[in-house]
Amino acid sequence: MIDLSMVCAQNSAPELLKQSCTPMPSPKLKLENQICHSLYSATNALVRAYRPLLDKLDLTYPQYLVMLALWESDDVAIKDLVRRTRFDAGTLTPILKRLDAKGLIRLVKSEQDSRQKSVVVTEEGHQMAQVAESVPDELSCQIDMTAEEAVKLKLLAEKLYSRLI
Amino acid sequence: MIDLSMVCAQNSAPELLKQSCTPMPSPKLKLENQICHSLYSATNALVRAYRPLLDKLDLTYPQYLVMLALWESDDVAIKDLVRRTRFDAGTLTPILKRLDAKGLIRLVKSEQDSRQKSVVVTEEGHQMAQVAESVPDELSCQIDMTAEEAVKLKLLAEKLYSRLI
DNA sequence: TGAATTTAGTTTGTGCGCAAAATAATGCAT
DNA sequence: ATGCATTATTTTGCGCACAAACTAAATTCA
Repeated sequence: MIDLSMVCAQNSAPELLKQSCTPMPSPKLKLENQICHSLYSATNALVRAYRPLLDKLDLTYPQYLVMLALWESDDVAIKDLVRRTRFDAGTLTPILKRLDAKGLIRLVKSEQDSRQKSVVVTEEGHQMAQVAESVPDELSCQIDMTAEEAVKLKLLAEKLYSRLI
Repeated sequence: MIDLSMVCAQNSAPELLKQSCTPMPSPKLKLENQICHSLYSATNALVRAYRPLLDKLDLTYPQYLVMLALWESDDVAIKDLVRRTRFDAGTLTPILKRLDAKGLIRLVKSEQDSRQKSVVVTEEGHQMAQVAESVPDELSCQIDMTAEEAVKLKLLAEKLYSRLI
């Protein structure tokens, strides 16, 4: 169990001379030592990078994630999508409403359990999958990481997520 | 230059039998192969995990990041904070307004360049740093990763960020 | 059966995140 | 000096993200 939120790494000592007027904060509170800041800004940058690619689908990144989940299997309850997309239910509701408004999905009341709604992809929604095929490749053109690095990053992010749920 | 947005890893073949009614999407579009989904949900979970810890400071996570930057050095122009926090200027403005309203900072008009404002931490704002000291440790208690894993994750996130700016 | 509990989903309110447009002061080049 | 581009910051509008409160249907169980 180590201090994940900060990684002192290598740069505490040489910094001591650079600071002038402000009282030196503990290295724990230094921004550049925060893993979370790196993750936070990388994730935001990633969503920003997706934007121009998703413009041709007229989808936001969260909407795209929901469509990815639905292209894998649709006609599922919202709680199932909550589980698979890892979105909050209160976040998902308005996203689904917008996808419905775009004509990509339909929200059908369940017969068996009338609390539930089933999310069904429309014909138009299914056709969008073909156009979406090119998105992953286009994105990866911007980022040249080795396959090992990419796998490692995903693995570590998953590990972090599993510790936080 | 590999396909970062997906990592097929190991799970494409055994999946073929599980899918039943829905047309099988290309592995590129499978949600579980998306690095970005892992990063996205991990980052959101991280911010969520910070929330109870930051409650005692009455700060949100973005506000906390700004205070971290300011504890390192204040009396700086907003553009400097934009650079260091990696926030959009349009995002930073209302955050600074709220920190000002809480009495943690003051926004002083610059003498030399009257377009600029200098962000100054108040006495109250400086005192908060002591309370904040415990936050990084409290968070890392929830996540047991080895030091190597933590360093690796930060490094890869930084690499990704640098490719996307 | 009826009351209490649980589950599925929506609503509300606050705070980002950011593109695009606006405002305003500075600097630069005639 | 006077345009004219540049820079610093704010505003606007839309879409999440999520806690908390709410509605309504199903389930449990006394």
